[in-house]
Amino acid sequence: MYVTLDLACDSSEAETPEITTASNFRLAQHRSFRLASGRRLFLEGDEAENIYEVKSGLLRLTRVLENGRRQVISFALPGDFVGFPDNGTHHTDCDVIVNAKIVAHRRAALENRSVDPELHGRLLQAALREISAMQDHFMMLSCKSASEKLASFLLVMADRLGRPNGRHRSVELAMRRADIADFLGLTIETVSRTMTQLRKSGAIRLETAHRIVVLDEVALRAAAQPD
Amino acid sequence: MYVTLDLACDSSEAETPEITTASNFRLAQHRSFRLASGRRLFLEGDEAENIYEVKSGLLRLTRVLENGRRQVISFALPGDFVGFPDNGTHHTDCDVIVNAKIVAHRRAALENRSVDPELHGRLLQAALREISAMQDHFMMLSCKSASEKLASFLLVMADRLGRPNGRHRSVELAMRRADIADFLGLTIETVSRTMTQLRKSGAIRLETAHRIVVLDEVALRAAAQPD
DNA sequence: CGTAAGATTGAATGGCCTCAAGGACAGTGG
DNA sequence: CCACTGTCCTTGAGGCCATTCAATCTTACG
Repeated sequence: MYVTLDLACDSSEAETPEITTASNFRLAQHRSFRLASGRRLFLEGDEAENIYEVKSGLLRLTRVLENGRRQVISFALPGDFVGFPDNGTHHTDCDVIVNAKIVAHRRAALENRSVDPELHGRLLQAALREISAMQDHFMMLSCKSASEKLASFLLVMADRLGRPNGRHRSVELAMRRADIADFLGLTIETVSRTMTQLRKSGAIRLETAHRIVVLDEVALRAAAQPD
Repeated sequence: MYVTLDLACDSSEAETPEITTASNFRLAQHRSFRLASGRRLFLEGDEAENIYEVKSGLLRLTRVLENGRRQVISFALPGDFVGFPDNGTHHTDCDVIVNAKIVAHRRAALENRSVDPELHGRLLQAALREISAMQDHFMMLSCKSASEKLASFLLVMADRLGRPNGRHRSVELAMRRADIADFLGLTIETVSRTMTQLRKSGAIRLETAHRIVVLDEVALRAAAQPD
């Protein structure tokens, strides 16, 4: 049914198996590699052989409905884990948006503590954090208006990967408008319109379509809150 | 800030500590009790001392936004676990809708495998199933119309707690319309209107406002699918 | 029987979507 | 260097679905 990509093959263009951490002696369950923008890490339905730790870059987790309607479940940033299985299979597609450095951990590390107790603990905490983050996302999806959604999204992204830019902070939103729309449960047109609305209000500035400068964080926070 | 309810005190009206499973000898980390409809199991922000296993009844997990807008994260049925912590605290409110029999497990059983390896594994699988179930819920919330949402909901509930009723299956939806609405990201009015719409189409019948008979499962399935 | 809470139904508004066109930008080849 | 092309983003106009506001009906229970 589904084609499971072979890691060794898939990362052919930039394979750099960096087994660097001195603390890890079990080579077989710790594989680092790079994956270029546009490549796919796994598909919904794939057998979950690994859980992946994002070291750099940006990944996107999506699910599609039969008719093509799509939901972006989450964006994975450095420090995040992706690929938590259920019944041994992946339940989302995972694509690379920005060239990523990824560490593959064997699934057994999650299910069997003895493989690597320290990693097992980290995976467990990551899974619990994931549950909590998804609950936040629920509030976003069904309790907030379009402008509240986008403002909240910009704040979270600015917080997680914003960088100083003059007296302000700017954030590179590498994903497409369509990704943001499907993440927030909106259309690209509404995302675009809301973005200009926030721009015209003076809360943000768009250096490019993807580089956003937060001019007035207070105003942005106000826009993110109900009322 | 938050008032943490004392279990021993809270279940005063029907406390029945049933330590029944022969396989479990560590009394301290296995406490069974009953909790009546309307009672609260824990609140958002409470320190997560326990994880709870639902043996019977119906629980509701909710989160509220500052201004009062509410989201029902999930309904917990027998066999479900509730109260997965993040950073050691609960991130939802948990209320009893139908008198419930509950088993409290110490949080340590989740974080420390050695406490009870068998339970640890079950908790882990439950957490992974939870992540997957929440992803389903995402699709529901942002990809489906009101009638698709309600039809999907009825199918899931009929599947999980439906009982034979003549030639059909009926299901007791003990929760209020407001709960269903906040679960699906709709208003009570829309839930009500959509319910009558499904009734008039012949897909379901309402014995009472809460007891639904699935007359035409094929039609209900069709209504749940996009297109 | 009376009251209150919940559920249903109706009418009108509005926020977001759909459909459609135009603009910005990068890559390509002449 | 500059059309050419494709992809993505923005903007506009109109329509629809779900909401809001409000009234009525039903149910539970003292």
